[in-house]
Amino acid sequence: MARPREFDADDALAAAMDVFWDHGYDAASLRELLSGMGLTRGSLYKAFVDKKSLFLKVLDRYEAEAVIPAVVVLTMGPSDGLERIDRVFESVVDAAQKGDRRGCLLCSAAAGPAAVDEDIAKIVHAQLEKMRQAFEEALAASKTWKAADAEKRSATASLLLSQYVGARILVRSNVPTSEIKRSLSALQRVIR
Amino acid sequence: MARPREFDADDALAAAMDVFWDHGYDAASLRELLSGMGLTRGSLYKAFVDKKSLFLKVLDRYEAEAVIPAVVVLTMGPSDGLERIDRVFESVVDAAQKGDRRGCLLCSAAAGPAAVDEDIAKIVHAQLEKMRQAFEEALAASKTWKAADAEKRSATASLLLSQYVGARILVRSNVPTSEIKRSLSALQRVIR
DNA sequence: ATGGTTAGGAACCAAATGGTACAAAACACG
DNA sequence: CGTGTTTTGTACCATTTGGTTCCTAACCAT
Repeated sequence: MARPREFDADDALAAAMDVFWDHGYDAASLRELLSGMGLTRGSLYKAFVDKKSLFLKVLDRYEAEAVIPAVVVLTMGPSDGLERIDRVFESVVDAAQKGDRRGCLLCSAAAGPAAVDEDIAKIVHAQLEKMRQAFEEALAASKTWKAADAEKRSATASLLLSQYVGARILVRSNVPTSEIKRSLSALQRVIR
Repeated sequence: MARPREFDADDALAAAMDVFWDHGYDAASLRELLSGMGLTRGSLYKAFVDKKSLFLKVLDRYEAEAVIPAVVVLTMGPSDGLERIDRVFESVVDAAQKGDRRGCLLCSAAAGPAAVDEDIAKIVHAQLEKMRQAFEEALAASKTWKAADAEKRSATASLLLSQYVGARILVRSNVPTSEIKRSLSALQRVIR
């Protein structure tokens, strides 16, 4: 056929994800992306069309890498749904405590480009909705919320989602981990 | 003495605030700021030093215009603290329902430049802390939380703060108002 | 080996970025 | 009426932005 790629597309996407994750969509410059991915312009544009398309693909990758695992914990974790929820929020605190201050690519996208770009917003909303549904399933698998009517459960799931977003934004803005931790302990208490 | 200013510094700051509020710190270009403020480069740089300094002053103005009023409601509103909290979150929903999708300048700053710039982070954290303290005072003025020990109240205040941030970020990302509303009704329920 | 096809890489691009220099203009005060 | 002082506006600046062009290199199938 023709000349084969010299790079692995998914490795490149992973590297791009790191750059976007660190800097955010707007602040991630093409140069940073290129050096991070180890590509030259030619290859980048041939393989990924342009910056925005690259970001959309990165968002898809983020879903697979970060969102789905959280969804899995929430839907197939410990038998008690509330404990699944604890797990997810604990992992947020753990990351912060280990010095990972990047927060959540999805949440940052929600705060940034999703407000301006429809295509990005669409993907962001879809992933947020997956998270919300997963929270809802976890609630449905808990003693406390099993009996509650669907509307209340769904509303509480929305609450958990915006709590998740808020916490990860605050982590990224370098609010002390201790405070994040305390807010999540309050969350645990309050939904039981 | 010398030639007097042809513009009112606070009006200009108000206009700058609007531009930053709409676009965010990074995405607000000097051009947009200039036309929004009705100034030319010379005046802008003479009066406000540079873009970042301007933003810092805008953040101060935002505190006076948006943060303090919320703090006032939380600390001096209705006699029942929980009702004060309701008021604050209701105003978030109201704004969204009226089509104001800009969210909260402070929250957007937390999600964006505060992660990168120390000076911005400092101001952002100070304002977030004011909000947190105000939430705490409101809790202290409620029947439900008056008796709780200080640590729990403080943790719950942190919870309310990150809930506030999360909700306003989601508003900005164009999540349907109905879902914001439901999450806040769940919040009301859960802290009572 | 060769021709068709695609990847890679460098040079290049216009536009936009935040910021500066400096002359002209407008005032206050003597 | 100057004169000193500050503001204004414009022209300009280097740098960076995302993106394109186009030539060469590398491969596969024949």
